Amino acid sequence: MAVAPDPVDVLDRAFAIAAQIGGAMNSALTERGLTPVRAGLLLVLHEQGRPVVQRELSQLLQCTPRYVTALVDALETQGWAERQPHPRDRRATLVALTPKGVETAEWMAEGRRKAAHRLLGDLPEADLAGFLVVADRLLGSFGPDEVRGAG
Amino acid sequence: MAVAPDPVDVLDRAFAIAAQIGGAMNSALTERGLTPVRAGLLLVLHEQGRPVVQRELSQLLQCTPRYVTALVDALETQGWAERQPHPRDRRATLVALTPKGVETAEWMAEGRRKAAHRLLGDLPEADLAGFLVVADRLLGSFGPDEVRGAG
DNA sequence: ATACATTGTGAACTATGTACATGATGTGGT
DNA sequence: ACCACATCATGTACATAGTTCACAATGTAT
Repeated sequence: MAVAPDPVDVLDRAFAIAAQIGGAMNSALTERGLTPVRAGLLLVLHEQGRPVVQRELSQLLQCTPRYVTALVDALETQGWAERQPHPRDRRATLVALTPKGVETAEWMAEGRRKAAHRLLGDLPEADLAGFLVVADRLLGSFGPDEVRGAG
Repeated sequence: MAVAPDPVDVLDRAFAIAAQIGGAMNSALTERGLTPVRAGLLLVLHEQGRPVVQRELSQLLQCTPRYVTALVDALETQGWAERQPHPRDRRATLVALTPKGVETAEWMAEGRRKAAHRLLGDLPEADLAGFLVVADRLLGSFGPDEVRGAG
């Protein structure tokens, strides 16, 4: 009796799930006084594990250098990150996480890990591996470095 | 030799794919002079297949009635939609697609269909059906009516 | 020393979306 | 018919996300 599923429906559901997860993450972030983009900046800084120059952040976040200035202003005002002078280039500014910023970034990474396991943890490994192969082919990438999650 | 795949990686890829598709759609829309939200309004009007009152649009688009006014202003100025007086309620305003709007909405629907088939067309039907079951359980919905795609 | 490139930021702008107030209209009770 | 109240669209004002352009300060190569 099963009618053939429409790929359009499948894609719609995929987007709906992404939107729902994004919304849940968004709520959790808002409770901590973070917006999604600022949270992204925190995560990037945490991934790098070192102070990063604003110019480089603009490339990592795929936004304009000007907007990085605004983001860092906000993060600095609220105590998640701080500016440091670059030791050898007086034009550049290094951005580093504060202890509070590190703690929040780790809380986010943990939340992401939990969500992934809750959603996908019961799937057979073969299916996950297969998805990764197809996904990377679709993305035209050959490693996790080119992939930046969940805008 | 295959190492166990990390569900976090899988979730990251899923978001990355969603972002990539969204970006591609966005570029295509920008070329036609549309923003994503305005395109969404066009699609909703096309799905309904009839003139719709602005109040109802605000519910369909999950935004405030005031913003619908602004969106319809934009769509009307650029010739995709037009306002019509409601035949029985002189407070209300009906919004209808122009021929240009219908054509663009069909172009978008066709693009979505093509993308879905390109991405998912070679998967076995059983996998697609299985995904739909899980997806609907995750979304807490029991039909396509509650699902609105890819904003 | 001169020419050019790069970094971060001020100023101004667009797009998205909100809250509040208001005028015009519909609706239900008496 | 009249009054109270709800509803529809919109003007005004505002907040956030993110952009372009201009510019001063600094680095770099000739």
